[in-house]
Amino acid sequence: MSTSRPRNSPKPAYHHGDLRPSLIQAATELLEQEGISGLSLRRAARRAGVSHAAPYRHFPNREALLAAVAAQGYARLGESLRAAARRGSREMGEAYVRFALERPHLYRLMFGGMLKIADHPELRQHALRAYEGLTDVFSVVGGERRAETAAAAWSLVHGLASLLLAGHFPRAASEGRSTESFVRAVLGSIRFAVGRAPQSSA
Amino acid sequence: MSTSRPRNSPKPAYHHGDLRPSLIQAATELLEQEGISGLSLRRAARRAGVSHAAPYRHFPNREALLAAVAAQGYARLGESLRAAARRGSREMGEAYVRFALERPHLYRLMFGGMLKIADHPELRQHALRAYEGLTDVFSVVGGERRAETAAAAWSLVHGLASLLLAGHFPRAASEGRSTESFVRAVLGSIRFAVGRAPQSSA
DNA sequence: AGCGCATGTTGTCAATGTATACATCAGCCT
DNA sequence: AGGCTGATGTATACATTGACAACATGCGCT
Repeated sequence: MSTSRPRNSPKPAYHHGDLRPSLIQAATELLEQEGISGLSLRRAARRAGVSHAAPYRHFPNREALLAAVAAQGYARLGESLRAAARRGSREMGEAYVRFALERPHLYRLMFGGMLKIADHPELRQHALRAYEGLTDVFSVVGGERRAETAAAAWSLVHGLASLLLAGHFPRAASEGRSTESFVRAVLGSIRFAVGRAPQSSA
Repeated sequence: MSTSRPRNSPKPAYHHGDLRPSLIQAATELLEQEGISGLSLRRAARRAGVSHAAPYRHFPNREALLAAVAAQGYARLGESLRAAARRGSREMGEAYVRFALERPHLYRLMFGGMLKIADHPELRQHALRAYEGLTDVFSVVGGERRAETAAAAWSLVHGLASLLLAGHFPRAASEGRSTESFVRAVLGSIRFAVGRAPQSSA
């Protein structure tokens, strides 16, 4: 699959013919199977059936390939969120965390800070669109506080997913409790200040 | 400084004499100056004034050196949090984010998911101790909800710091607004459910 | 004094990112 | 038709790196 050529020609053609997407696909598979450190340009090239220098015709460097994979990840995340949004904001938060836990390596690539989104316009594009899925839910909160509330919501779900992935909540799924119920409990311990906020602390 | 020997002997001794901490120090400096990708075992060794294979006497592999640097980072974070805790929980949240923004590379190493804390006992130790600084503030919340509330608080500040570092809030510091005030606004848009929570959504 | 082990060094290897020069091929222009 | 040109892929080369093995050094104990 990953080494297929567009028209399954009997002899391997000199030109692959569909290399860029094939490389992204190969890189995505490598990422899922071996993690970020196992994702090298040369391995992706091998898997796509081309020489190790071929990728440079489509990506200026390794980072650009990673960015392409991450961009695709943001697209998928956005879809998941929009699908869950119909079932309520709480559901969306859980869907966000689930997405991360189901694709740990991809999520790490997207949010591990390895890629600065400012350096990759296409990344910014897809990330923004995914973020919109989150902000839309807070459209009920009129006025200037909407942006901050959405930012807090994103921070909360991203932080929770990230800390869970890194293993910072080792007791999250122990003692007969599922990770899922832990996530629900954590997200449920928060209230967003939709109106004007009193100056209370804690 | 980083290449100094314990007693500044006139001739470079065959044995460094204090290599392990020197390597951690060298690695920390490299990390701050060049980022994670610029932090190699060999460069750290060069900076410490030893041969490229010397570090293997003190660290089984590169990851172990990174873990040692990260562990020191957790220790420093814990101190910052405990110092800020005296001024209130809100102050502590801001101190957390400030710590991350002031040491972007170190923070990325600590929380970027590169190190699985389960693989490095010393890391777990220091991370837990830093986390305690956060949970202590929520000791006012009696009962079973305390753990979830603390987890939510950590998720929130970590998520915010992480997203800011990655550049996901490009407007955070634009239009004459400082990043600091953005952080305050985001953290202020949250209320923790200290008592029993009504089943309200959003 | 001499011995052993922790600590450093030198040498080596395979994998990797990247650069340069060359090969191949499709499509266009005349 | 025929040849040119640019896009795409290949071959080769090089520096850096993590890792390992064999050897050197010298501190501290007996």
